[in-house]
Amino acid sequence: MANDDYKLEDITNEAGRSLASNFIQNIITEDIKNGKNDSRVHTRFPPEPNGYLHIGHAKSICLNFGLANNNGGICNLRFDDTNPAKEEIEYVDSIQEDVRWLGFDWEDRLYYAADYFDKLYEFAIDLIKQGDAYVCDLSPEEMKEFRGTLTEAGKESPYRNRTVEENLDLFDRMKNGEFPDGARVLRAKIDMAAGNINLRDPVIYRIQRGTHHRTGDKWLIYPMYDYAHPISDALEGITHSICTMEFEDHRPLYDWFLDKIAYGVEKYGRPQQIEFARLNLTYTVMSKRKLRLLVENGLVAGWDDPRMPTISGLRRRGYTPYAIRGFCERIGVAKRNSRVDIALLEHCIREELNSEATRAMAVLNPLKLVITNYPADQVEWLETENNPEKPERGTRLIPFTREIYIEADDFMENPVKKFFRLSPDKEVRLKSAYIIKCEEVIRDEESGEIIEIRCTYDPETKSGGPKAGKKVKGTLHWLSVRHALPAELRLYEHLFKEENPDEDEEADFTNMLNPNSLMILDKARVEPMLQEAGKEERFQFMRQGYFVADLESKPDKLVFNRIVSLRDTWGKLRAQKE
RNA sequence: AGCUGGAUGGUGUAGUGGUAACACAACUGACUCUGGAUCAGUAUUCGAGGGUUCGAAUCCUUCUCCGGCUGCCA
Repeated sequence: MANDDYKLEDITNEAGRSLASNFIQNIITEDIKNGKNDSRVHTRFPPEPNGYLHIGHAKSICLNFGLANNNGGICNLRFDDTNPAKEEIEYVDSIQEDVRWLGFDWEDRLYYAADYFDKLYEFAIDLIKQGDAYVCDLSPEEMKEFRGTLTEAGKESPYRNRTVEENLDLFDRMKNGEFPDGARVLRAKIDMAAGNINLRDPVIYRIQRGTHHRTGDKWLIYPMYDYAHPISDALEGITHSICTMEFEDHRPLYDWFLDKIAYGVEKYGRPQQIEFARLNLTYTVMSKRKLRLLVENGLVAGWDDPRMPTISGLRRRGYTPYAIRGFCERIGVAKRNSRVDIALLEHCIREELNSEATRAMAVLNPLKLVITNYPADQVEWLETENNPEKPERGTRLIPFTREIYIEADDFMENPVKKFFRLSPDKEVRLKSAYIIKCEEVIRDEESGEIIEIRCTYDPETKSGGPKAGKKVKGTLHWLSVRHALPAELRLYEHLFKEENPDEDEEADFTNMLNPNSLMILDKARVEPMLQEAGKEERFQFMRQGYFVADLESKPDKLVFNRIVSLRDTWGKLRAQKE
């Protein structure tokens, strides 16, 4: 697939705007109408560089960049790197790669919360001077105790009423490394009796030694998210600060800091935090913690294991940016928690690949078939369409000989009703070739296993030939034995066997892993054209599914990942019978 | 319990006082040299009660249910 953007207009109108409507767009429409922030729209995607991005992040990325794009605005990429203990440059790089791969461009607006450490520090001093912040010596345990509970008010810290001078002095000494990690913190002085626990004098600076990926060893104190985020937004001129629902309770704090800090509303405008529900998908987990556990315990091959819902995993699986963007468009945005059927994601890639992917013959479980009345040494190069959805993509030639492979599943000695494939005395068409009739079944003498099928063919029934119009029930894909190439095929299914692995948080979710999530077929054969398959090139293996050449695939060791199977009504029927 | 958010077909979203829509999924049927694709069709619904109104998914009210919040994480 040369260009992943070729159909972008499909989901947008003539003005290049998304047709999708959601409550955030409604807010923005209203804000523009009212001239809020001079009718600017400026969003940001603010990942913490402490892990790989997943499809849930893609939702946020599409939302933030999409909203900006659809409203004549811009979107920043900002790393929320206020905790040197957790953050790494490796993640900074992978995140940029993934956002770019998805098709979004932050131009020159790549920022880091660390860029604002100096300003954040100065604002903190202002807060102290205003009597809005104080240095607190309570230990973490004491602080927890003083915080109160969900139903009981907290108690004020005995350090709450220190003088401005003392606070200034102590904060300065915190910065200079005079105290050990965790010895003191700077807290906002708000309300220890607030029903919203986030307002009970939250910590805004902690002492934490550790080398920061951006600022090195310059700082010994680091700002907390709640403090750094609204100010970072404000300094970048963000107008709509979109985050997930769990930050809802933090919004009053977000607003409190903006109210207290003289960042210059007239210059930058005033950002507004808006929360939406994060994405959940059936048959998978989305929390970074759980994904990390899968990787670290070797339950998957890595962050880019094709079964992972990570962007890198989906990429290796063969998903396209277009399909992922289309998915994010279709799932919508709302505030209620929900779980999207992974079938919708699969639909998005099938739909794209149905119209785009070149068709190819591949036999997953080969069964030898000999056409007894076909000349032994003859090779016919038969013409077949590259993509029936796109006749302009032309045709190619595939070799036909006396000995071919068919799919083992396409033969049934005692066919059940509605089995339209090959069985004794039955006729079937070989795609782009001839109609054949099954005459004999050869078994292994010892095991009794079917090892070969013998058929005859009717030369007149060749595709395009005089009797080509003859009706038969089924059409099979096939491969000339002499020409077929061995290939390793990796068949993937859902990572979990449970629809909702998060349902019971007490349960060990690793027990719910689907034992069949990866099946490796090493006896598969593919048609000669696939020798040239480039990395990440996608194909439809006819009657089977969509496959992509894996990163590890080489001409002498072909490897394909199944992106998604074709819809399989026969499989469904068969499952019902059982 | 304190604060806070949510509830529209199986799933996800739209609808913002004027006969409830779109997508996916499911099921029928047609067509097919991919049991793919395509085409045609089917089903079920505004969490519950009360009120306002000529008219309510939309407004008011009571209730029920589900979620988030007690890191010096983000």
